[in-house]
Amino acid sequence: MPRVSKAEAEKNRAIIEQVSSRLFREQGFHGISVADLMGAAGLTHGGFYGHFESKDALAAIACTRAFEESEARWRKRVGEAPDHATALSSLIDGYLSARNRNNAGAGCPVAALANDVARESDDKPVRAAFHQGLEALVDILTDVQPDAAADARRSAALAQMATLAGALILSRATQGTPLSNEILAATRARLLPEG
Amino acid sequence: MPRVSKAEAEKNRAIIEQVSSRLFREQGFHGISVADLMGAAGLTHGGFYGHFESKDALAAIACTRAFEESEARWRKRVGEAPDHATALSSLIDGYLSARNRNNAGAGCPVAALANDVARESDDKPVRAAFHQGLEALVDILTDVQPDAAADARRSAALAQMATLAGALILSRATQGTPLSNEILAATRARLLPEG
DNA sequence: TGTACATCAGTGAACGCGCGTTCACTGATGTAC
DNA sequence: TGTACATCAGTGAACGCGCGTTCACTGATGTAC
Repeated sequence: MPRVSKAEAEKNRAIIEQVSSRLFREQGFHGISVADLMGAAGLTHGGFYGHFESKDALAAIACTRAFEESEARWRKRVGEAPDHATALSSLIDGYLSARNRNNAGAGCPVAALANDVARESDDKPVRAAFHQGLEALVDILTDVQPDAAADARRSAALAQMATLAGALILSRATQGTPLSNEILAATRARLLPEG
Repeated sequence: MPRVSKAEAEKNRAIIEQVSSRLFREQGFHGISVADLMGAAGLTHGGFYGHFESKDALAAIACTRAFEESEARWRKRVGEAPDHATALSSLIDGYLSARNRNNAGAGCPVAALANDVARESDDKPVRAAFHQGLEALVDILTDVQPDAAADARRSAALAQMATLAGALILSRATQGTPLSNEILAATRARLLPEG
């Protein structure tokens, strides 16, 4: 069983990262153990430190992966829209959906990880990963704002990002009650007054 | 040392609740241990189960306490304002301040606990406590909305609550970077276009 | 191309530690007379 | 009011358990000839 080929080892590493990216978003950095992450990747826990320096290091990598995933999805949506206004509506509609709320592991790391990241100390690598990922998503939102001065577009994008993440977090915290859907609908109405 | 008077035992219980309300907001429900909570209250861990059924039960109580504290602070602000518009501005300004961002333990439980609550299973008592507290804060926000139909005011309040909590959470996750202040300022500008 | 051997990816037991919870115990409090 | 005693708030050792991390080991992979 042991000593797998270099290609397979590389694949195993990718699987660990992918699985961790999902499970960290679902359960938090401290809500899932190294042994469980490895188990979900189909491996035993001992091999973990052959791939990663520490659990904290993997957290940063998994966070970056999650942002890359979101970024790609956002860019795809924007690319498929005929204009900026449609792109923005499409991003907002996708974000504030019950589907997104119910599947935190596949969703936006801003909503899934912000609270966890806020509690990590400044020297933890995941903080830098989160910051960089957040800037990338905000940049996409800035690009699809209505015409205005650059700083006004960025400011609008920042406030929208906060609103989107906040609404998703609150709807998850109240999942199973009518309030949960109410929050999504009210926020959609606020951000898309025309639709 | 042991067998303290009934009055003192009551006081000790209140101290445990108060200290837990702060420390849970700062570090999360799973970020602080029963022994540390009791230590912060000046007691040893063994006496915990004389006061509370379980750590989960205390979490719900501490969550309710935190909401009561916020609710009282909000109501005080509203009471001191000459009109609804001023009250709303005052709430938003207080919420989106660096002071509030830097002191999660004394701040809004919506921003501090939403992610934790979202990950608790449905049967955990803290979920009901959070839901009830959130409704109470939303009710206050609804009361100070500009004149409109009741459902429009509630909808606006829900979206504002999501925006406020989201902005605070994101500014905490990026604390120490310029982005953190930028988020607060941009969200303030969005919610208070006149100021 | 075939053989001998060094490498090293993955295994699973073990490390020290902290967790939530339980419990026998202590001795001041509170009560019955 | 004073005394005898039951109560019970708080202590600290102990419980079983899971955590992140380490390490001796295994045996297929990859390489040197």
